[in-house]
Amino acid sequence: MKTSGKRSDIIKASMELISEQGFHGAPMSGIAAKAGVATGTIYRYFDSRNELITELYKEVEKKIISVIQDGYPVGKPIRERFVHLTTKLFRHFIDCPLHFRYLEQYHNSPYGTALRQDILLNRSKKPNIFGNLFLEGIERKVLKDFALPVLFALTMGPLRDLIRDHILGFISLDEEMIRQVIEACWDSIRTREPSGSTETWN
Amino acid sequence: MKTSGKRSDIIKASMELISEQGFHGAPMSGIAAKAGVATGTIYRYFDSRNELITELYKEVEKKIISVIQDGYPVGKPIRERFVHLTTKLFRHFIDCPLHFRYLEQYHNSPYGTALRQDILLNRSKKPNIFGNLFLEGIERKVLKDFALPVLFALTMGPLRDLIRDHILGFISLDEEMIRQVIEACWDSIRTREPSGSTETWN
Amino acid sequence: MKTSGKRSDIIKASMELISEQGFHGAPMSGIAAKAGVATGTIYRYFDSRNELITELYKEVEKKIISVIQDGYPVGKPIRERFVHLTTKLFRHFIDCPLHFRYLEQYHNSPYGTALRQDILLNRSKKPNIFGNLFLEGIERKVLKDFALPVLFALTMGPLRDLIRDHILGFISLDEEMIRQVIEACWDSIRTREPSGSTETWN
Amino acid sequence: MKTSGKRSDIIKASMELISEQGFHGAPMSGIAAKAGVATGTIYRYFDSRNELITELYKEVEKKIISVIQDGYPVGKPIRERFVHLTTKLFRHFIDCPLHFRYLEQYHNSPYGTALRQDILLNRSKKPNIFGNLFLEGIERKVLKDFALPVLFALTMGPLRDLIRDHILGFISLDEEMIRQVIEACWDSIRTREPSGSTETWN
DNA sequence: GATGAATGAGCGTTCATTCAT
DNA sequence: GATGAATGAACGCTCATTCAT
Repeated sequence: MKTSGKRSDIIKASMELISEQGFHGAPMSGIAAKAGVATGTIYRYFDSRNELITELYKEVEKKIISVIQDGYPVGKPIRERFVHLTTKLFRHFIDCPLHFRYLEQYHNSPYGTALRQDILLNRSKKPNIFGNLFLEGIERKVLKDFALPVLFALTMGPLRDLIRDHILGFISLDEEMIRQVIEACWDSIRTREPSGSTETWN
Repeated sequence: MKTSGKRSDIIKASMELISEQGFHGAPMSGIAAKAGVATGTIYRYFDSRNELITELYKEVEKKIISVIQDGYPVGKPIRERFVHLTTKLFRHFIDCPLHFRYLEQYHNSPYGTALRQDILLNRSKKPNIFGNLFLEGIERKVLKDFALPVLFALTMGPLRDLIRDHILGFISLDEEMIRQVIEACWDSIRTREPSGSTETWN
Repeated sequence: MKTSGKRSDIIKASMELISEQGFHGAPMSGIAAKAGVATGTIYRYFDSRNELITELYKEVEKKIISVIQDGYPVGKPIRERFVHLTTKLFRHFIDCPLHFRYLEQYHNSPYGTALRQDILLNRSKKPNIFGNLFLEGIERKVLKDFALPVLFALTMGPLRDLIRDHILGFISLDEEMIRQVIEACWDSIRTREPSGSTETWN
Repeated sequence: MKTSGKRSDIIKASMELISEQGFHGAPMSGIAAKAGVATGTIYRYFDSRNELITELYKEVEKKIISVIQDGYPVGKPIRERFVHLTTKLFRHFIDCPLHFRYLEQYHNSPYGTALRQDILLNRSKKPNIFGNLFLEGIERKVLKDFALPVLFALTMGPLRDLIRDHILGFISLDEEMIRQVIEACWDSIRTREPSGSTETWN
């Protein structure tokens, strides 16, 4: 393994504890105990609690980006690409519920605030695969001419709620349900096709 | 007034502090200071911090229910009732951003967890105006035959994201945008009408 | 008593512990234990350890100023005033060895550094009874025309060493010894009188 | 070189760090980093932090003794020897401000306490060049018949204060000022000569 | 009822010291 | 010899809760 075993033990323990108990159910001492190390050891790998939390976030985010980029059908119709991205996201979070719950914790915390400030002030210059897709869709008149945050909300909002319900056991997201939900989201953002057209064109 | 003036001072101060600073930016001493009472006084009205937080939640929830019930067009088409509910919700949260932010804090906290456990174990027996509407819609084939959590997600997910973006200043939700978004959500949950039909039938 | 009993208990415990064991022999928990209060209680009276330490310093300094000003023979010869100030200082520190040791601790610590920076940058605008006396003495040619820090050193340096030796038990400073030492210091700073003169003129 | 290169690297790094930042600005890890060795390595050369600090003290002290003994005018008048010793001391500390600051740190710390206990209990049997000079001076009636600590105080007290002021930048100790100060100290400890005598006799 | 001083467990963090490599 | 990762006790500080007034 490239990274130290202890470092990843700490990452793992943090992820589990924070995801399951929230930030304040995950004191450094608890993380250390769960990781099987001494408290002080954490500080060999992370400058502070803050940094540990940020690092965790970065790992989660990086993984997401890599997952949705994997097999991305460049050059194919907007709709196909949309289905790819959303399907991958669904599956990823179903496979890694801790990642999902961690993000939820993170975004609703002082940590997430700084992040949003950056986005708001346009300091964040990350390539945005979803955003680009939406912009292209609008231009080609495949998607409704909505502000980007609206298109995001119509897509990510349902996705998030459903993953949460799935993780909580309210529903069970199987392949068919995922397909239907994605179809429904598509319905909410696509333009009404002129008579006779089919959306598979795009 | 039925409730003591102090009690509502405490409620108000808690709401503001927690909404704006999060749970851990709202110590009992801070709430007391903001409410203009002694810390000990809070414990006359609430058994514990936990209870105060839960009480706050109930107040917020009660207000929401009253808002969406106000003027509810009983007996009118599903679609009209859907538009009523969602529009009211949008406006309510835009008018009361603290309520919205409080809910976000609450749901992502150990407090929210207990609540969800209750729902999961079916201990919660609240009248569910949205749920009933959805069930009726499904029965009449106006809405897609999805599990309720899916219909909730397709509606509430975008709503929540957009309110948040609005409060954060990412977008500005005006009446027209609200209308369009609700229309889009409706597109995602309604059945594809047979040719010639109009959705206003329902 | 005007000040809270607890506050002065904490002051007293801090003074004793810090004087006798140094700053790092006086953790907040130790001070609390010695004062007979809980750790958290200290923070009701002092914002931080830093502030407690600074406050202690101010108390010690204030007492010194009041002691040397008490009975100060304004308008009398330089020498008489010099003897007054130094004698009072000797007696004060002999009576309050904790004050003396506290000052020693304080001046040799990061806390003392800021203080000296202030003095260096002339931010400190305290009335300086010793400094004024020296300036007057130089002007009247009673004292050697030395820079003020030199006159201070020739006076305070021996004084400090002797008090320390006394407290440590190396010597026993009685009235006669104090008188002689002050005389010796005077010898080091006064001008050589012209033949026939006596220093008591000044 | 007799001592290992690493050992002296550690000594040097400790001296710099402790002198400039005080004991608690000089953790073992910081010393190791500055010395370019691993933390564990320090423990090959010194049993503990305590021992390192004591060792440093001994080195500083040894150097001082060697400096003041160098060129000591044995057999010359008391006054000449006194001037030699004090002048050397002034110059030494001006040249090696780190040594001076280290001593200040050391004496005002728990470490210095043990040392003074030793002296008090007469466990220390070091040859004392200053003490011997003073004793001889008293015997020959050149110096006032004061207890040794008093003569020390009258000499070392001003010296210490002035070196500190010089290092802090309050004054600038040039040769002329040093000469004058030493003269002033001499005035404070010498006997009043009988008429017609000159102090150069002694 | 209302107060706010007092409590002390618990937090994030540091660092002298040890020891397997 | 030398390394530096690991340890865990101890630190300064916070805050939900209690209770004498």
